[in-house]
Amino acid sequence: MSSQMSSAAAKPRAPQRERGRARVAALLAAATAVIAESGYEAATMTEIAARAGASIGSLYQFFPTKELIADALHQENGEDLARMLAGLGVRVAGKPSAALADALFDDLSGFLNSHPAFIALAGRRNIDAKRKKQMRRLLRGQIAALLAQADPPVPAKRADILAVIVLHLIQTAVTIAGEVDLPNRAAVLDDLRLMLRRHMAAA
Amino acid sequence: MSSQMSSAAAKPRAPQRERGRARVAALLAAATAVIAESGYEAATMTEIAARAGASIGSLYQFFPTKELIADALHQENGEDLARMLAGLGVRVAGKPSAALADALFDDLSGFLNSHPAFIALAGRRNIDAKRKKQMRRLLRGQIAALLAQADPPVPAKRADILAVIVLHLIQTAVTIAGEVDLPNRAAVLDDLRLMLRRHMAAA
Amino acid sequence: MSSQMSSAAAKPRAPQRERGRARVAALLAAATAVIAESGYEAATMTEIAARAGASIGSLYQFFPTKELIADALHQENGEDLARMLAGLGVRVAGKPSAALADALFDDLSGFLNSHPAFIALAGRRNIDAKRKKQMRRLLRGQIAALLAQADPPVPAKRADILAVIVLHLIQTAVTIAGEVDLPNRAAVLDDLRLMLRRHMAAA
Amino acid sequence: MSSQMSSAAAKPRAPQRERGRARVAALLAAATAVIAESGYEAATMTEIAARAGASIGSLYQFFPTKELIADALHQENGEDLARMLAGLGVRVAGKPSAALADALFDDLSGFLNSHPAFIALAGRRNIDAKRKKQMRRLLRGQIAALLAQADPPVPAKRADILAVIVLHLIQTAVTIAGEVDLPNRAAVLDDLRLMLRRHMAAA
DNA sequence: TATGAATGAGAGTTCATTCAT
DNA sequence: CATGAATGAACTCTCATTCAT
Repeated sequence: MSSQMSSAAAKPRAPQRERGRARVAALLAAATAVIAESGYEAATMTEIAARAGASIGSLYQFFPTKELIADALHQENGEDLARMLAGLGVRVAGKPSAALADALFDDLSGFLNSHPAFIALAGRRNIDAKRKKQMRRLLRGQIAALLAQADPPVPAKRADILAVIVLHLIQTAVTIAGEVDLPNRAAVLDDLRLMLRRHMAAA
Repeated sequence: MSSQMSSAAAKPRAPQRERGRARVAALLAAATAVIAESGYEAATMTEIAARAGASIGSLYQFFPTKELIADALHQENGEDLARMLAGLGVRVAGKPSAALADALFDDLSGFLNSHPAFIALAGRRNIDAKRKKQMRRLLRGQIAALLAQADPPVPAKRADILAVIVLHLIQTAVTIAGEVDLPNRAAVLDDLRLMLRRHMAAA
Repeated sequence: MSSQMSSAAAKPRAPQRERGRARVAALLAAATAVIAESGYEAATMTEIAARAGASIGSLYQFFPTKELIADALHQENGEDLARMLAGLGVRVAGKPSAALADALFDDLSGFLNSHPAFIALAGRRNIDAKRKKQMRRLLRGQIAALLAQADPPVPAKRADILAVIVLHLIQTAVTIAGEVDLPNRAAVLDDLRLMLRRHMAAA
Repeated sequence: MSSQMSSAAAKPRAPQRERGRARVAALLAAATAVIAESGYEAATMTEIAARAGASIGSLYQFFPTKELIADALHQENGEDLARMLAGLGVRVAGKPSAALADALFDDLSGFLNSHPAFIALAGRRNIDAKRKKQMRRLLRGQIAALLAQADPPVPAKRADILAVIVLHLIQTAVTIAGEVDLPNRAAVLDDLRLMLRRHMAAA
């Protein structure tokens, strides 16, 4: 035998002791680094284990599949993001849309920078569609909720639309931020933020 | 012999007979399809050859490396795009920025739809950085030139910035267009176009 | 991922368990047999693995390249040879050159017979030149040292020259020994040994 | 290629045969070069054809197999060698063995230098054993004949033995001549020749 | 006959995954 | 649980040889 096909219901085994939890953390951190550097496809289980100071067998004890590591990372990142957005909601509730736009732009950019594997994971083909869809819906919902609390509040329908745009625009911003050979990178990023603010502030 | 050599300088062999030219075209078409479906990494040479109705040896006769077929495709797509932008330039010269924005949005979207491997290729890691940089610079230049011919003309500095944004925004649009599970997809796309037009029309 | 990288610096992975050590030994033995039979180029990794009763993956776990297995074998053989010459040095120190010539002739022939891949490996093109040079220098040094201890001692300069000749002559002898169709093989080998003894005994 | 138009109406077929012979010569020359550089195994038919300025199809028209090219080259080289030895026989007949030894050493060395693929071909595994055996027997016979004509003549039995030794020794000499990293190469070669002369001159 | 395209078996190598200790 | 060895399908690439024009 070999290869894929790992019988349907595999799940990452929950670590039961303190040491296990630390190991899982180390493995996820290593996976983040490797995937950020090389992308999901090029990342190898061996490299991840090595980077975490674990053996390949140990890695498979916690994540029986490469998929599962990606899923776990994606999930974890998604939760961090949701938490971040919740905090942001508290801070900007009742402020005008323009201020909200700026805050979203900054905080989302910061998030993506501190979670460097997120884009690779979110954009990955073959990803478990259901989970992905669910997370996207959740995030869009949170952002739309933020918009609904702005002053003046954005109507629900428009908020839904803007949420999608915000999400993609921030991703674009991070991509651009990574393009080292762009001479006017900073100016472009400023303009991008301006575009978003303008659009969100418009009736 | 055996193995490799990383001889850096390999080039696609140009076909010299009619039959060869047809083969190369079929191979490029197959590569486009496969890469569009699975991405560069997951695309296999075997699949490309099979899809083109060619043997693996035939594929390697013209494209001695997987890299090279990607490069050739990227190059070809880039040239198509440049041609398309040139044509667009003729049509929209002297029109206001808003009209230009719409035209760019439509034509670029159309282009990406008819060249479904372009995004995968342009975003590919490990791509020959020099060639990529060159192509991007060229495209940005063409779009900036379009903006400079608008009425009123966009100043050079701002045109350079907007060119980058346009390019990324259209890519975003195509991505969104592909997200089948988005309920309000059409509305989002309309809003995206509106955002661009608004931003480009602004002083 | 895929493909190669020519990362120049790969090394054989050292086994850490008893089982691994046994595997490596079996693999080296199999490689010796296959290379002796077919030469380095014609020897295939698949055949080596099969002959060792291992899977191809197992072979690559310890020897990530075909080169590396050849290098390891060459190295191991070289060490055996050095050990053998050291032992011979103890036995023949102080004896006349003629006796030394005979001893060298016999022992080196015996060594090559018991290390049937050595000639194929030593003569291989593309071999890591540095390592090869080093080993040759070492062996020449050892033989020259033997000659310097003969009675009467061979002067250093002449010893260096003779060392080279001895090495090549023994290789010739083994080649001749392998030429089954030579009717007077035994007589030729005797004459070869005589030639060497005569030459070494000459002032 | 290109036209040329040289075919005089008188002998339409002559230029074609002429051309064919030239092509064969070019192909063999190219094969010599490639095999000398890379050895028989690593030499590729494509490279040989290219080096000869011919197409791969043309190469196969004259040499339907890689084997056959090697055989033809081997054969041709063997004939050159036989011719050379015949000429040498005329020059040295009646001279003492020592002089003969020197002449053999020099001329054979010269021959191998001017036929750089000969050693690779003669030492090749899998070679057509029959033809090889035949050629060796022939060469040994010629050398033995030379020895029989020396003054004093070498007895037949000893001549047969010496012939084998001479052949191998010269091969060794050429090998040593190619070892660029040997500091005392020249001295070694002189000593090798001295050894042969001494041995041949001995009763 | 010359040319260049076509073919495919087979080689080296990778890597997710499983097993035994 | 940890560790490291074992496995083999799949991949990229090569090259002698054959085919079609």
